[in-house]
Amino acid sequence: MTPETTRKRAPSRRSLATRARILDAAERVFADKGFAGATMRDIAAAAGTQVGLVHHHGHGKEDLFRQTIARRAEELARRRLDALAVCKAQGTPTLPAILDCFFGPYLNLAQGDAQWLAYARLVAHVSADPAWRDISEAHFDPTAQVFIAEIAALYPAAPRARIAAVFVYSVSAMLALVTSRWRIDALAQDGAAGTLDDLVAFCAAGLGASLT
Amino acid sequence: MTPETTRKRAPSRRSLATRARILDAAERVFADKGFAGATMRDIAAAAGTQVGLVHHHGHGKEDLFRQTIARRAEELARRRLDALAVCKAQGTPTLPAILDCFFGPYLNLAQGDAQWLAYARLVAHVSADPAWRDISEAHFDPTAQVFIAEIAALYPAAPRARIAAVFVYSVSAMLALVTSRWRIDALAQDGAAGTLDDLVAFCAAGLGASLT
DNA sequence: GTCTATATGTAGATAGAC
DNA sequence: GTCTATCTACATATAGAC
Repeated sequence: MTPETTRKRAPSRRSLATRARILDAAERVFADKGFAGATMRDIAAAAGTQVGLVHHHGHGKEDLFRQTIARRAEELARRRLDALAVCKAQGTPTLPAILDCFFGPYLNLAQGDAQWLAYARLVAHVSADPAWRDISEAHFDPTAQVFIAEIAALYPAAPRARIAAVFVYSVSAMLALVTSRWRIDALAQDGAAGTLDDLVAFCAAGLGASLT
Repeated sequence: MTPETTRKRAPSRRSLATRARILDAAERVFADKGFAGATMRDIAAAAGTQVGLVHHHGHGKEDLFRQTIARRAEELARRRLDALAVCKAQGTPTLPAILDCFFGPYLNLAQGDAQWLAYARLVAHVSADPAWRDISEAHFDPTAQVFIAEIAALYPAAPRARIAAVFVYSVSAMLALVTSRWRIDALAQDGAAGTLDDLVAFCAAGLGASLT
């Protein structure tokens, strides 16, 4: 074990906690205000620390933003791919089952944990902004390609470009369920709406009709 | 005609052109960078004028933003409602026909004119951000309610909240077609995709399956 | 690692000459 | 209405004491 490794693996407990608090705060603030709208001071206040510390741990605003995305991206991708693997172990998965494997981890994590909900909204920001295209390509597109390939296997005659288009429609609906519940509620006027099952039914029918 | 009215109705030709240029520039810059990411200096540069003039005509950054939305909102709403009226004149409209009346004006205007395309992307920003909830309520929700009511008439047994949810999914897919073509292209790898007909087929099938 | 103080740039907004 | 110059506030970022 080299000295460098030792130093990296044994930071004080306090520093770990502070760094995590800063990343949590950044996640929430970036989710709320977007990258440009958020300030390092907002994040410092949300984390209960000083601005200098946010710079120190974040290595600048943009780097901090990328860290918040990267921190959870792998786990989300793994959960999606694990769910798909479980499905496939039971035979050829149906279209709704495939969509459920993609939507389910995202929505269930967002529903169960406030910090994951912030991350889910952050993902929506990145997905909508071509300025973060490289982040989408690095963290989200590989998993999306796996699911697109799975759908393509069910509809061998459908052109790849059309599958990609309707997949993006489906993803945007998934993101809307997390980011636009306020709008759904405003338009619904009464009663709750917007569930994973609703979304899967909507997208499965749409995809099926578009690809056959 | 009062003197005040006369003064308001007879500004110099130059001032009209400048004001329009500023609004056009604001539309493009806000669409590109969002509200927080855009600066008055960006807008002045895009308009080929001075920062002071942007403030003068825009009455502050937020007011300028609201003006860019308000300027075209009425025309977009009118085109949608006119299309729906034409449909209804020919008998009870089908679900795809209703969706086409809502999506068509938005997508066709965006496709035919660079300035309308900027507006379409601006609409996507507002629709995604609860901070602009009041703008959505003032400019977009009334038209949305008309179309939701039209869909509800086709599916009398479906709960209103569910119709609102799937309508928001559909709108988010429509917005994605304008804002996320880069993502569709990246995932498609080859060939073009994403047309109004695709979108209508996708959403009509999804809505139909969710509401019966 | 933590915190204070500060450097440096740039934001929105305004005043006043023309 | 137009344009120059400027005010004030706050942004990111860093330096240095502890």
